[in-house]
Amino acid sequence: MRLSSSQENYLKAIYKLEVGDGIATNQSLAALVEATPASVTNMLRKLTEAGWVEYQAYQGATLTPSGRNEAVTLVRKHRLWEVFLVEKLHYDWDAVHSLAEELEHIGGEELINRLDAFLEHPAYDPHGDPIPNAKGVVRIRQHAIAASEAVVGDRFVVCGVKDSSSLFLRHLDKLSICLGKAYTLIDLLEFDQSAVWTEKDSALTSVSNEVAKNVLIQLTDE
Amino acid sequence: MRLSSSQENYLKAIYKLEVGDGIATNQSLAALVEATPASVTNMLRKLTEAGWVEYQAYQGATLTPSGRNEAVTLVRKHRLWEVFLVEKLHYDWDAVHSLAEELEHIGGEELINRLDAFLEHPAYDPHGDPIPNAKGVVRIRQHAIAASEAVVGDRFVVCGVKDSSSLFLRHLDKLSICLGKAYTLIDLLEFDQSAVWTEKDSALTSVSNEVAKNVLIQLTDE
DNA sequence: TTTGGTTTTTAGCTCAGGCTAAAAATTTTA
DNA sequence: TAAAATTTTTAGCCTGAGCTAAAAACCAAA
Repeated sequence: MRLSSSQENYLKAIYKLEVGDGIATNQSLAALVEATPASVTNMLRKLTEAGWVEYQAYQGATLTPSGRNEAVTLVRKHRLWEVFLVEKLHYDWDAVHSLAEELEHIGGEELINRLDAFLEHPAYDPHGDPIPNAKGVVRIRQHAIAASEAVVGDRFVVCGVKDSSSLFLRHLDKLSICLGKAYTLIDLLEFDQSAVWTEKDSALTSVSNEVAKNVLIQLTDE
Repeated sequence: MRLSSSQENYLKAIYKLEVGDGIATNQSLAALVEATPASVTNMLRKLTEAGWVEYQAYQGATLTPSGRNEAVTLVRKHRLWEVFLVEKLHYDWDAVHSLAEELEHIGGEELINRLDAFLEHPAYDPHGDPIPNAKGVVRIRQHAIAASEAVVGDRFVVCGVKDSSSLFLRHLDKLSICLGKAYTLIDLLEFDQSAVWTEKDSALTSVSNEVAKNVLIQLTDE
């Protein structure tokens, strides 16, 4: 049985919650899919009947294996389309989310595997999030920590973001922080916990703690 | 006001009929959008109210300028996605129609213009149909005639098809007829009106009249 | 011009997926 | 543990887009 776009969005939302906090309550789902809790109850009943979701009244929802499979495929589709939009169509990284959200509902395995091959099997999307492979295996990003965890003297490479809202991404653009760039943390200002990063021992970037908390880095050898 | 996928399909169908036979009757529309005439009546009323269509009961439908604009954009989107699927994702030309039908409803001008640029502004889709430009101008295919019009001795290049059903396209594949190939018509068999084509004065292809009627060609200099 | 056939419209129904408002269940707090 | 607050569910309604069956309009031929 084929899922509607709307149903797919619910599966994706449950998946996100499972991966994150753990529990997909009715209300958190409502927020994610932008509907009322009443509508969520309704949809969860249908998805349960169809075998995508395990759900008992007042108990929250979990995905069945096939539901999880479906959700991972959606994440895969979403992230591959984002790569396409940024790499091939030269969209800014803050502008691709909503388009990918539309594209992810198109076609099936065939299309997405061809897209994957065309893009040469990218491992990460433009925000540094890992792209599940064709078998649904999500490669975990190794050793990634928030930039706010770094201490003076650390060398690191920016490898992702926790917040991929347009607002935050455009802010990073203004600081010319982007994925793959290498920095050394040369100072941590006690007053407001802001950090000073150097790039190639020359350009300085001043990073507020609020920003650092949402930037993911990998420490590199001294 | 944004159009739904369904509404877009109606506009495209009316456009097709206008370009072809001329008159978009309720019944012919029903066939094209795969709905009943009753549903068509219903939708035409809505599209008329919204200013996309001119329509009076029992009189058939015509597009308003903005409706036509919308329809041409859809054709553009459809054909550009077909080019993408064939050129970049290496789909066979007989397998792209239904995917393009889904993709054509995604995003707006921005996306399609970027796709157009990425594909380097192709003039024709994989079936040889012309792709309207960003201003909605449809470049007419010059001098194209049906292959069944050719006479013995004519040299020509295959430039399009009238029938782009999977069945027909796969049949052409079997005859290894594809767009851009040059032939000379060396014989016309009176018995069943089938034709014999040579390619580069060596390989022979036998083409039934039924096929020839659906292959578009351009005559070339002797 | 009247009769019959075709096409279109109307009327009323269905289904998916939303919504609100109120009721019920659960959890928290006093 | 009882009251208050929160969350979830139920009930009933709406909209878009389709459907069928029957009525109405139109066209054509006798």
